[in-house]
Amino acid sequence: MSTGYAAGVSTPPLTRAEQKERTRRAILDAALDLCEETPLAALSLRQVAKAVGIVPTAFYRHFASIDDLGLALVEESLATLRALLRDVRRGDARTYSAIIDSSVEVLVDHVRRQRRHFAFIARERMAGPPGVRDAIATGIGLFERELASDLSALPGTEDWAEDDLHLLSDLIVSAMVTTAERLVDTASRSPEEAGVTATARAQLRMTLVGAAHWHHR
Amino acid sequence: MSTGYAAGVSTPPLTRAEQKERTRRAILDAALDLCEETPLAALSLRQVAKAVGIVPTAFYRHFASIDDLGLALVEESLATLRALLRDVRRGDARTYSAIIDSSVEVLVDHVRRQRRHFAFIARERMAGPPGVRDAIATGIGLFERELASDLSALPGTEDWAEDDLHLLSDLIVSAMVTTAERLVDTASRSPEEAGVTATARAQLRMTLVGAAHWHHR
DNA sequence: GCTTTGGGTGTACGGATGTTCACCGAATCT
DNA sequence: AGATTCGGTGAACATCCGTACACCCAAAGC
Repeated sequence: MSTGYAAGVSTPPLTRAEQKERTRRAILDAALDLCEETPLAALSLRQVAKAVGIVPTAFYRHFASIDDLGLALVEESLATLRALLRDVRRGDARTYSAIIDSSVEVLVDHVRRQRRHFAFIARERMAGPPGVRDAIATGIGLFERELASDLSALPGTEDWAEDDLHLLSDLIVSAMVTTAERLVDTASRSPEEAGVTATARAQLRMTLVGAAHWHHR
Repeated sequence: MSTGYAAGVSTPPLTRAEQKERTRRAILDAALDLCEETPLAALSLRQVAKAVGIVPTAFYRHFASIDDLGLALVEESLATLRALLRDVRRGDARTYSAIIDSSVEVLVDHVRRQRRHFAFIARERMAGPPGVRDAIATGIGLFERELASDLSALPGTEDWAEDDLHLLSDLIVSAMVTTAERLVDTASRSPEEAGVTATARAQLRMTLVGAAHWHHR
């Protein structure tokens, strides 16, 4: 292998920038795969390089260190999280019950299709290096605030205090995080997955029942 | 140092079994400390040995491997969790509101006093080796079932279905896990801690309001 | 009191790790 | 067409890792 991993077999031109991006992606993918079994902090540069099929030193052409790689991974994973929020919002359900159903369905769908990203977030949220942990906390915090603002636009929350809105959105986000953690460890379209989603739906309903009666206690 | 770490300065007899237990504790403590910054999987035997003040090979007199150490740590941490449940149950509060207040107070107290154990559980729950993860999941699952049985003895849940009870207890346990995770990253008696506990109390109340109205929807 | 036991020691090894350095050759620039 | 850029290579290093081995000596057992 003369030009290393990225040597296309015989594909067209293949500019230099494309090549670099391709290798970068391969590194991110390999790291994401390796992170399914090992926390980021226990990942070695040589391990990643070997999985990608490049020599260890080539790694430095793309990232300064494993921690740097971690930051790129968390950024990518948080983009996945933002996509989740976007798709949840996109739902045009009318009733609360329909909103819950579609939101859970969107969550399941995203975890299925981006399992590695969600697994990465779940793992590193508590176990990652400080920079990674902070980034994840910030991302989830943002999610929570966006949800609170969405909730304030829903009928029934017109007269809610800001604090109570955040109480509720934080509760919902926590439940979604827990659900995502469970889905990540669950096979797609398995009975267990169905159980997890059924539980999530019911618990969200129970939470919303609580919210609905929150103000006239 | 002729007899290694455990050489008491000039204390009384100090039997062999005591010595061994003392070193074992020192290893567990050192590992618990190191785990505050590093996931278990990234912990090295030599690192632990150095922190304890023994030679690497001496480690094997107590544990077969780092994973083995991890299992001992998780066992110990789960004992802390059981103690938490015991103390939560011990509360003699009458009203739901008082039960919530005392439960949160007990949680805060336990996290304060056993911060390292809770931090270990929070970290390794998702990032730990399979054996450790399973043990933690089992421990929390047990906690949930015990709580469900406690709830069934409370007034207002006489006619609840088993499934609904677990829905609620699971929701409460998830909230407590989230709260514990936050407390672990919070300084004792800080304003942040007060905020976390206030949020936890309010959210538990909201959840119980939902539960109270759950059956007459 | 002599033997056994066992938690400690120090040395030594083969292998993995992070990082440096000089070099190469094709894509890119002029 | 010639010079430059830059993502790759491969060798070399000092350090850390887990583990095997032989040994030591005080407590425990006879």
